[in-house]
Amino acid sequence: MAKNPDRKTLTELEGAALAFITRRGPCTSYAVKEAFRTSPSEFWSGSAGAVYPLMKRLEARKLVESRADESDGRARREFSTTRAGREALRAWLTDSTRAAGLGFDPLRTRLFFSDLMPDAARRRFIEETREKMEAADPAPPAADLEYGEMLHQTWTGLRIKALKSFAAALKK
Amino acid sequence: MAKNPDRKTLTELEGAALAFITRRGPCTSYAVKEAFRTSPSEFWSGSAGAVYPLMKRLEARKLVESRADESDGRARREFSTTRAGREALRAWLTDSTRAAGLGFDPLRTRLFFSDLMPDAARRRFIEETREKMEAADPAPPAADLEYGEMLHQTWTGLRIKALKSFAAALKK
DNA sequence: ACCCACATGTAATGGGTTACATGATTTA
DNA sequence: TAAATCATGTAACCCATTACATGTGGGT
Repeated sequence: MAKNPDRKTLTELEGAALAFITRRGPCTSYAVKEAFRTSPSEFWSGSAGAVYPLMKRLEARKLVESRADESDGRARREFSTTRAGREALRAWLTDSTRAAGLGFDPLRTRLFFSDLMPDAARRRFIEETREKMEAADPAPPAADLEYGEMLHQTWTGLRIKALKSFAAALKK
Repeated sequence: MAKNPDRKTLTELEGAALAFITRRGPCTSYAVKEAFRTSPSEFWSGSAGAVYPLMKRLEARKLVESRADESDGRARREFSTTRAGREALRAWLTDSTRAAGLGFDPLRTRLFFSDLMPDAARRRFIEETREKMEAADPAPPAADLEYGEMLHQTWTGLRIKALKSFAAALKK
């Protein structure tokens, strides 16, 4: 049971979970967990200890409702979005103030302090990071990309450009 | 006292604090806290409840050392980086694996789920977010920018471009 | 005199992580 | 039949947030 069912806003994790369920339709906590776990971002760990209590909190706040389904022997519980949940999701999704923030970026943090490295180490760091970024992006620049793929490509590409741009500015 | 003085790696907050002290020279927890609090990123809240215990943890791990300074009546404690601290900082700063990750980005998350908004709402959201991003970046594109300013400009600029690029790709 | 900046800390709370525990079904 | 996947959950731990509590020094 959520200790604070009166909270108005959704956290990023709560919002993303609610959005996932809304898109996917009735599904289990397990499905939500797996979706987070297989996400390309290291910040969506998808641990059971986060997701199962989270779904209970959402239900306590009446943003989702669940029904048990034991038709196939397995103990399943499927969650679906309520009307209040759709309204909460709308508010979360369109929160442009949060969206306009800088976010949390380990690369930016390191570049900010990169003057503490010797020059050679800094160049090596930038080079290594660029290589790993490019290696982590296996998708070819095809025309018929999926929605999520497209977003991922856009973001990764721009991050690589930002890194290069910063490196270039240093040389001036 | 840190319960786990054996941990090898530094969290982002720990690394950033250590980097700050190393750059700035001997300073108080208060100075570290203020530096975080006035940072442009919403994820560095700079709360006392985070920073004071953090400094104790770093000291327990011998990455910083402190000496009391009550010369001016005020109870001050100044921390400085140890040799072990400089080594830990080097390892943290040059961690290209962490740096190459996508980071945590409320804008990316919302765009990923933005197909759940009606088309008009999505356009409005993108427009509002762009406006807020541009408004939050008061610095003129001068030539003699400070180091941190330059990085901030680079990042903000690229995020605005990413948003525009995504919006353009949607229209196709 | 009053307020703001400097300075240190703690208590309650919330919530995410890792690791553990259990069991059914599907696939190789 | 063994392993992977589906499925649910809990316990211990770590740590950040908010809010509170306390006090000094300097400027108006």
